[in-house]
Amino acid sequence: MRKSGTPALQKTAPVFAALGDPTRLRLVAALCAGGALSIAQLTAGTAITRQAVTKHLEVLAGAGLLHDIHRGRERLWELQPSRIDEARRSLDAIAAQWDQALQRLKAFVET
Amino acid sequence: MRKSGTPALQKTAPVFAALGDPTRLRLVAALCAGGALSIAQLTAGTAITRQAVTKHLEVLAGAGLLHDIHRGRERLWELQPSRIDEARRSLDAIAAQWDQALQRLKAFVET
DNA sequence: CTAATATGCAACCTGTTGGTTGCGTTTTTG
DNA sequence: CAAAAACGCAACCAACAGGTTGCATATTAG
Repeated sequence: MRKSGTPALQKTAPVFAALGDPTRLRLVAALCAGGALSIAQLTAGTAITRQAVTKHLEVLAGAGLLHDIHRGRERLWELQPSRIDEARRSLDAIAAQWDQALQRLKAFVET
Repeated sequence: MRKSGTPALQKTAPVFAALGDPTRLRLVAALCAGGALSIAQLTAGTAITRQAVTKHLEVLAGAGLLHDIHRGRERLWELQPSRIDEARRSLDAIAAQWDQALQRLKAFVET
């Protein structure tokens, strides 16, 4: 007997917001493929400034999707496993809710 | 043999952006549970204006997540099944990518 | 030590967002 | 028909987002 129906779903908004930008999505993709990369490396291909990239990285970190590691004069960024797994579950939860709605809609239409 | 690696992933940014707002997430949740609702109904609980709600609904519609139906003097909104399913698959794709990254990270750590 | 790397910090700028108010229009309801 | 309900449209606003430039700082390579 699900009490609330739409419980902690609200907390996922920041994660979606963080992923809701093409540049940020590219950074995430790069980190998925590249492991831990420095700001300079992540800036390499892009047409934007290093400072802009830094801002994006901090937005992603703010949503708990990344974390940084200082090594020498460079600052490496990598995916935050635990948080990512958590975000994934949120996405699944939403998808499940959507599936329910979908079924109801289809059942309604096909009647 | 996935040719690009991060292909149409970029196209999902608008969807994430649309979901990246608490108010919008609430609207989606309400429509998941309530089927087709009018603007007035969707505005009911919220502290914001009807016009504000309308804007949010149009943002969601712009991302292809909703669509509207005019009935009499009211305008009903409901989830867009096909698009939602599509969005779900995008989310799964990202999650899969993340899982890969996760495994690599874990394998690296546990060595 | 000195030059080159890799960043950090802060000010600044412009376009977008989330919201509002005010008023006109279309349907219903009595 | 007149009042009420449910909207649409447009102007306007403050705050925020995405980016940039300029300059200072910390590491590393020669």
